[in-house]
Amino acid sequence: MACSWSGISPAAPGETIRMSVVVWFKRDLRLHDHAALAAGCREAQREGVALLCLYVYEPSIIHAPDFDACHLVFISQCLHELRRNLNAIGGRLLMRVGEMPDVLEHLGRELSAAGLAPIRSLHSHEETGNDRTFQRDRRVARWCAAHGVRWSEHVQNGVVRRLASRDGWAAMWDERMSAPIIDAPADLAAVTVRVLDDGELQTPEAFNLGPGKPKAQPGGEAAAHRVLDSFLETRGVNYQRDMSSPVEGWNGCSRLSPHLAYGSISIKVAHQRTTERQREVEHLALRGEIDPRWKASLKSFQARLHWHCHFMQKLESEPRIEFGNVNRAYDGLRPESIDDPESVRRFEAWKSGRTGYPMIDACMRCLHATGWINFRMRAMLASFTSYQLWLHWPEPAAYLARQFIDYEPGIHYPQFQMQSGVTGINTIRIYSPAKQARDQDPTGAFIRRWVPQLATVPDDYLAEPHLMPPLLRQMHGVRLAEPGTDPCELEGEVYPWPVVDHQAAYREAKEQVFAWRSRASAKREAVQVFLKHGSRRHNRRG
DNA sequence: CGCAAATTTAG
DNA sequence: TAAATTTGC
Repeated sequence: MACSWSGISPAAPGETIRMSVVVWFKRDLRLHDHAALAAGCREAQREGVALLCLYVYEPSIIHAPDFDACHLVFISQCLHELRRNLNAIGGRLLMRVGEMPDVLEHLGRELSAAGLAPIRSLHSHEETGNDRTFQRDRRVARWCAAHGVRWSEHVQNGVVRRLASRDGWAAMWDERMSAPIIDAPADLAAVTVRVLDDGELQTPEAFNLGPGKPKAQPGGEAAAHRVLDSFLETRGVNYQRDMSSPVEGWNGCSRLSPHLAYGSISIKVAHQRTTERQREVEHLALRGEIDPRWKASLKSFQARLHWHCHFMQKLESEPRIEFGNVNRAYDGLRPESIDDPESVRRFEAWKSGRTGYPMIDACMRCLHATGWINFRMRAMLASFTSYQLWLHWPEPAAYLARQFIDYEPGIHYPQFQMQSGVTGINTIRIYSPAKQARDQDPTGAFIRRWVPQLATVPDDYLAEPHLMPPLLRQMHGVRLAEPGTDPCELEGEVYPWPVVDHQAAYREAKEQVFAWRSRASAKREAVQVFLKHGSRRHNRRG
């Protein structure tokens, strides 16, 4: 097969048009186990046409309220490596900036200017994104229909399109996860076009986004495999215990989440590699040659890979979860928008890590710097803004989406709603920040690291420094703000007074939520919510 | 009926 | 959120 494509010209009358195949990378920034790429390669080789690998930086998605510079940095790191890996096998990666339909339109012109044939098909993965990507996909579908381009969307995880019922979903997940791993393409030289412009990797500045995070986890397919390997070989031994702790979790959690979110590794590969390791562990355990904690830890990790798709399925099946309560009977429980001065004061304090609750503030400041915190602490942050601060979830959820480097829309919104008690099918959990501090950070290492204003507070008072008698504060050089001071007006060394009183807010929130929960409409609606989204793995109802 | 407003839906 | 569909006058 010819390596140069300059010989292919637009079809003469009566001749079949030989057109190009586009593989559109979205949240699947890898070469291994990539169904869309494999299908695109197969088609290009079979038909003897060009293969174009494409990534598009889309301003309308980048400027959405849930998007942050840290996401863009991670994406560009993945693309940097993807481009290198494609180059190594004779392929290339085209990068463009613009709205997808415009880019396709322009790409068509680029192809024709180079004397090449137009686009005949588009391959991508099935995406469960936010509303912006959903609407974008609809526009792309319309564009494809209007231009006679066939768009194939390929399955890449356990999320099922047009799912009729949750019954049997778990079995479908198992089946998908045990499908064969798809090899990375070996040689793309024969189907690669060289005349088009590569385009460039983008930085946050190009979109006026401000800098990424100083201690962000790095992206890329190699990094993803290193992280998985080290977790399965060594780091994961205490997973079951470490995952609750913001300190131990840093190393003891898998840290695969941003890679799963941007697809620098597939969940199927993660699952199958874990299964292999489980077999190995079983084997070694017979001879007493392995730490017995591995067994439960790996099982626990597998369960979380399952839950990953379980939550994404909720948003896939009911996209309005991004905007409104899953259980409509809870509409009006909290004020719809954060506009009164007291709510604004609370929201600002929470966002900036200045609530006066050390564990909340340490977690938020850790997120500001790293983009990661363990699951339990995320639940605590969502619970605190919902119950103690009594703020409706959408704006806080968008804020945390920007702080999480591993932001996955399908997990984020259902989780956040669950933590704010508006699903009706889950137990109400109101975390006490002081109890979490004492349980999860008994030495105070985490709080002292992220809240230096409290570095000199004695252990006994670290969870609730406002309880320190003034004399003791003076002795230890701890500067606390006076009650009622706006936390956002404080100088750097002064730690805020609690923005709300935990006990009073806790009592009030609990009373409110249970009052709404006992309403007949909430119960009736909850049954429907369970039928649509509830897990069928345990305690099947009815 | 025709139209606008309100409500529901959708990968 | 935007588009499609139903409701209300």
